[in-house]
Amino acid sequence: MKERSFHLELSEKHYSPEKVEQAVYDMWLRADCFTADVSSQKPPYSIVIPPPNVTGRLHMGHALNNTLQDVLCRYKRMCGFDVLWVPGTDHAGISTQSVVKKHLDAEGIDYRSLGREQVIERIWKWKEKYGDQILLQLRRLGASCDWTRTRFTMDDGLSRAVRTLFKRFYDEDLIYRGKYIVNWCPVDRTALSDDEVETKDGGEPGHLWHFRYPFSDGSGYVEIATTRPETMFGDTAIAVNPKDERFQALVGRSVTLPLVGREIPIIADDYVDPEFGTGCVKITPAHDPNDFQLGLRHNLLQVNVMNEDATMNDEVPEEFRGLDRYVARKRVVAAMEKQGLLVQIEDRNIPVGRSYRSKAVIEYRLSDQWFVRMRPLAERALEASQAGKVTFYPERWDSFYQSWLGKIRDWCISRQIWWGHRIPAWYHVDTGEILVDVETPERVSAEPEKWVQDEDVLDTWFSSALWPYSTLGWPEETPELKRYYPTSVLVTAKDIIFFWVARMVMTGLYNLNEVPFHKVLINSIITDEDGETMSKSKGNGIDPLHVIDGATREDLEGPVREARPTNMETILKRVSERFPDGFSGVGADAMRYTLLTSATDAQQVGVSFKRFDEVGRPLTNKLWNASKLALSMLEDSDGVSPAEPELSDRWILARLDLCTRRVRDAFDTYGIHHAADGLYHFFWDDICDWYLEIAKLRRKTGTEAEKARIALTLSEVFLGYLRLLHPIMPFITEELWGRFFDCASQKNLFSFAKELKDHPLCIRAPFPEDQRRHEEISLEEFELFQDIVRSVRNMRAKANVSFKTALSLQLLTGNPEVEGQIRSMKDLLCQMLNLSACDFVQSRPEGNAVTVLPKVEVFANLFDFIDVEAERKRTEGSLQKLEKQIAGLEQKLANQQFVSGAPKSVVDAEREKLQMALETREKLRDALGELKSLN
RNA sequence: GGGCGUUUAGCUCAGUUGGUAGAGCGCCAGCCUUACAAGCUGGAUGUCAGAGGUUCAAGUCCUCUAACGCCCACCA
Repeated sequence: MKERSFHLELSEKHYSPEKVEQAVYDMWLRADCFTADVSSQKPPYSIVIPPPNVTGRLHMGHALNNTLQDVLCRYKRMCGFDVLWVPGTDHAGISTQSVVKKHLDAEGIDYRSLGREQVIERIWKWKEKYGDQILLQLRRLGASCDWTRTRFTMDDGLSRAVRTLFKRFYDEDLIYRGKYIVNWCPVDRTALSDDEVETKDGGEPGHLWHFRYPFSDGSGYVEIATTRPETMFGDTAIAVNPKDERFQALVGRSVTLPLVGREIPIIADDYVDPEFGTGCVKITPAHDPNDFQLGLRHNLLQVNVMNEDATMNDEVPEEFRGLDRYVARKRVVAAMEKQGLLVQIEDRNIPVGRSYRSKAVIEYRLSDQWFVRMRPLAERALEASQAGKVTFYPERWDSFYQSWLGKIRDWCISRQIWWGHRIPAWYHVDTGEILVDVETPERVSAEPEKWVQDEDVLDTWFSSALWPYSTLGWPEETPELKRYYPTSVLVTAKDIIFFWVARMVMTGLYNLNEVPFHKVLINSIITDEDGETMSKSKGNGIDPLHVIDGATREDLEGPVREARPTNMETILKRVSERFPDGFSGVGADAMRYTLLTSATDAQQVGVSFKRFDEVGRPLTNKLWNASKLALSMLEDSDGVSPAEPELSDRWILARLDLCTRRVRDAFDTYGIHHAADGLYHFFWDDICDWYLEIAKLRRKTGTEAEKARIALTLSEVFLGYLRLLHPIMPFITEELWGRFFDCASQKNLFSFAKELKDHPLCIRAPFPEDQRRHEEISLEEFELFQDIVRSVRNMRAKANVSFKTALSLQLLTGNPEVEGQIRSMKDLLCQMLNLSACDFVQSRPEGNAVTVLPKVEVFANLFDFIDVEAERKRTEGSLQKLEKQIAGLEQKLANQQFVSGAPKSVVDAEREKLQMALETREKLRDALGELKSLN
């Protein structure tokens, strides 16, 4: 398929991404650029996207994460791989259910009254309508996913995969059901795994209440301390440390639980810390995980005193029933005080667990849950990791991951919600027999009234754990599974290494005997410019679409107003000061470049609108303008056979090869910011500042053959550079590629690269190879030219003589080879520096401004304009610096240990340096002498 | 309590196997030089957090210390 439409006119002075990006992406889709070919002869390369929540909106973390994947995919595609990047979304159980619940609330409908079936139906409708939003947003980034293979964790195939694994686990006793104390979110009314609970460092302000519990025989009291008085109704023992001499006599006696009247024993257990509180602990097995374990050891009663919503249940005395846990807490304290059983209240920070989702303080609750036995699975994962089968980039995450695997605990996988994969277990209503199967068992279908299916659904991460192969068709043995599993690399964030990465490795090994990926690239966390993580509640998030498309001031203020942070007014003021007229969009290319160049190995990276504006935007604009110039030069070339390459041509092509090498190396080792950095400097410093400047001069005065030579070089440089840059900036490079390619074809400027085929760049242009031209030519020769140019510019600036005044230059070098080299650049020097003369001399001429370069002394007739005193000071300064260097070098070379200990090459290099420094010193002394003689 | 990260120019950060420090922004000076003023040219700027060690040689490797940040664990 061929397309020849360009989207931005060459007369445009500035690059306008909005006129290009959308159109280019549509072109890619029409040309079917991103669809993998399972029957291809090319080697496969595959990545599965970390599936965003269906409820999600694109944020900066996604932008970085997906840009990295896109860079790798585009790079590999250009390198000749059959690339499959699987996109998709996660059903995100609790999140999605609560989004839809909110909609229902708004309609005044209680979701419970609708019932399970209807709620699920509503959620599916919502999903069909809004669930693709985030995938559409990914296209704006340029993501080259294979959209024909978009998956959703609750698709039929993926759901079947989930049930299949559940059954396998169950049959092999890796899944079990048990009464257990779990983290319970009273808002979402569901169990949470340990990983879903977050605890603030240092705890939160609370109290430690000291109570007296009277001995049953009326002989006195035991004093206990608790942070949670409302749980005392569930106390079934008092525990002391067996070694604690104070209390040894108490063990075996009993106390009467106040307010309740139950008699409970005093027992001894090592768990109790004699130093803390009073040394006596009330034990509440149904409401504390430690107490639960202790209760099992001592066969204690488990008394649950709360309902699902953390109100007090009927186990408690009547006056407390139905009260919220915090109301109950106050009443309990008051009641204890009234009975004279309250001793004191200590203020103290206490650890408080909160749901990572609802932020509600979690409750510990005793209930029937399903668990995965993690140890055997983790052991295999750990072995694979230690054998180097899974390695992280940066590698520090290896040990982080391994240490977690080492201390893993069983995983509670049941969730008491409706949206998700329903647990494929059926219970017989009379016998309690349990059937687990992939599809509804026949015995259940035969006697439906005798069986009930488990009401719970699986933790969302259970289905995510299968993602790298369920998306490829597992448990069916599809061609895709065979070809693309294991995937090539996983790109994700460090905060889901446990939730997701580890579990994928475990189930992958279990189901397919092979890790799902050998490499895991952990990308940095994006923060705002103050280093704060971006979040809705802080209102400091930057919407990637605002960066791409631009935003009005109101758009920018929106998230802040919504979050209502305490310093809202300050932030709003800052917004209106910085962006009185809003933010003008920089396009996806500029955003991608900014993110990639910022995202180094550091754990976090700060971004801001300003940064996108200052880092990415200028580069796209410069690329646009340089391309315009280059294209006009290609147009100018007139079919004559080109002149032989001169120094500047050989130099820029050598630099292109060096850049190619660096970029390939960076992509291959996931050091993508190095690639971004190298591409920036090659383009700006080498192409724009030197080659194009030279080409402009040559165009003015050069012959037709010389112009043709420049066009040829430019054609190669740009057609190479655009390909190198494409993985990072796909849109603008695609747009320009078409223009350069067409132009080069017309002008027959392809002698260097027969392999270039056509548009679109993203699938038809191979990634450049390093042709090692840097090994064939001496880069130093051109650097000498650059040094001379800079030195003259510098002298001009010092003398405050404008470019318009022509200068006469005299050069002194004792080296005939150097003189020859400079002669060949002479006319270029004259043009570039506006010289009326450029001659060689045999001895230093008096009365000139001078710059001492290592290979040559440059004299310019600027003496009359020079501030002699300032020049003298400057020369003295450099001389001093040089003296210091010489002293250092001499000392080093006098050191016998250095001369014999260091490699010869290093010693020789130091000798050469010293030699050069000594020569330069002489020249500087001469120059200084002349300056001084004037005073 | 355990683990990890960071500390380099005014700011944000590079610095790839040890060989005397770099970029962008900002700042100062001069330029509308026919691709780009969203630009060009030139300039100033550092006890590489501190202390010790290994080495001929340390921003880089080792030990300790400090400040900041993150993660895990939790004594009721």
